[in-house]
Amino acid sequence: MGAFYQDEDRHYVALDCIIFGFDAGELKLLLLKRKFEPAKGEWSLMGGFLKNYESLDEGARRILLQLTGLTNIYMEQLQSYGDVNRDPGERTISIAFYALIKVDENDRKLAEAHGAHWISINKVPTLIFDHNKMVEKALKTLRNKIVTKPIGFELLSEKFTLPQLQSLYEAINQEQLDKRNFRKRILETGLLDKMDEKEKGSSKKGAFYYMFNKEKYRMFAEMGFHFQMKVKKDALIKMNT
Amino acid sequence: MGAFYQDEDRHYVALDCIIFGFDAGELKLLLLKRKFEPAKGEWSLMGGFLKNYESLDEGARRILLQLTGLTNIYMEQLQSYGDVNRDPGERTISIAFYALIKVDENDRKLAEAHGAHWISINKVPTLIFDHNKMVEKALKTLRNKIVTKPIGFELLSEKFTLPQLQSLYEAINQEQLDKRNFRKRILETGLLDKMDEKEKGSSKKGAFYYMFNKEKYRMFAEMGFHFQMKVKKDALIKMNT
DNA sequence: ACAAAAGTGTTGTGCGTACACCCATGC
DNA sequence: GCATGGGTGTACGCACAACACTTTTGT
Repeated sequence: MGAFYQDEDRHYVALDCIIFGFDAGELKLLLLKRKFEPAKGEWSLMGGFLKNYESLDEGARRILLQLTGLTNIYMEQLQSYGDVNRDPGERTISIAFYALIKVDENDRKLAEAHGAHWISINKVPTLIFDHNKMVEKALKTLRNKIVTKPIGFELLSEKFTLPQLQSLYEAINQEQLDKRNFRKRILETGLLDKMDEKEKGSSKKGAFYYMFNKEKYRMFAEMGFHFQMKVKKDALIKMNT
Repeated sequence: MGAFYQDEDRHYVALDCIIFGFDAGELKLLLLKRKFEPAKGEWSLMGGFLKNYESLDEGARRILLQLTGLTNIYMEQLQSYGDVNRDPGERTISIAFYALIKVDENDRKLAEAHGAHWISINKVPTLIFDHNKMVEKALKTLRNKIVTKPIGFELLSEKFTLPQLQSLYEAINQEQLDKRNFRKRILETGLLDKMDEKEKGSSKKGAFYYMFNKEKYRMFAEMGFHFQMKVKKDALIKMNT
């Protein structure tokens, strides 16, 4: 350890988290009012500064923990943002992460104590700096990722019904899906275990609970098989004439 | 501008570039021997430190220019790496970029003057720090990206033949493709303009040159149509029994 | 004339899509 | 008994994969 690079510039590194949740049939973001200058009081992503003693992931998890009280959250690095003047205060690099949260299990009170609110993805206000750009990118990434990775379950409780799952896919992709085709496709993966129990909140008949079988998924993944839940047909470039 | 964040830590930010090229039917990387401590003399990606006055992209382009003499290179941000001890010298964040280069047009002498070498992707040596991890990730990302974005052309000269293009796809995906199906699929996009001229280096008959029509692609993209050149059939998780 | 690479069409089938009715239950 | 959401099967068409022979030309 030493002074190898002492002639080089050093930079503040912020970690900003785009936190997705799913509630009442809508995809939501956890946003808050910034509590310090500059831009105090404006809407913002949850963020903080990287410390010397922590890795990027550790830092992001620390920040998530502060806001939500949750550990063990699904989280991925999104992108780094480094325009020279992106932060009007001082030159700051931001490394953005996105996280998927089970809103039901979340301690809403803790979030609210931090001045955080769940806001529908369709009603995101103007955020500070380049945070709106980050949200856009995160949403795009989520939409792409959910096709090839079974991460939708991270947004639902451990037990969920197929109508709930379908409603999640519809909220993320902003389009209606055919019930029969959706069920067929998701069930033929063999990754969902049907429970005996029914959820009876939203219908008289009740819908059976299912659970995602992580073990099975890991097995298949190791064998080189991929999850796929394609939902909308891409409009492809084709000269048909 | 001021001292808003003065209690926070500041960090060295490195920019490391994974530079892909395509030559002699092989996908290659531009690698070099590190010229300063720590780890002087070991194989490494091209990198440098972010300056206060430049954005991340600008920094990455500056570094690419130094090594290759090229501007106007296709480049994308890959990922940031920030394990506390990833650099044994000092705590350094690295933001990795990958770039696609037309080797033919490149000034090889300049690259060699910097001690850089084109090395087949199948023969990448042990690199310093976490650079091998970066290469792995970049390769995966390239493989994914080339399916949905017409970026393969960035690795070929402006004029190229269909056998060359097919050979590129084969090199990236490490698998043989059917000539007829490949041609059919790539031509039916309507994005390739056939030239009158033939390339006669690698066969007696000669293969017609084509050019990628960027204008047409941009038009289609704006209209919401997507490029797709799927090449290998995914092994999907399915319970067939 | 022959070797070496370029170029060209057709057929079968598996997968995705479209679509309508019965079921269970609470009120 | 009726309203509400849950659950189920099939038929059609298209897009993808498999496959073999002819053409050109340099030597």
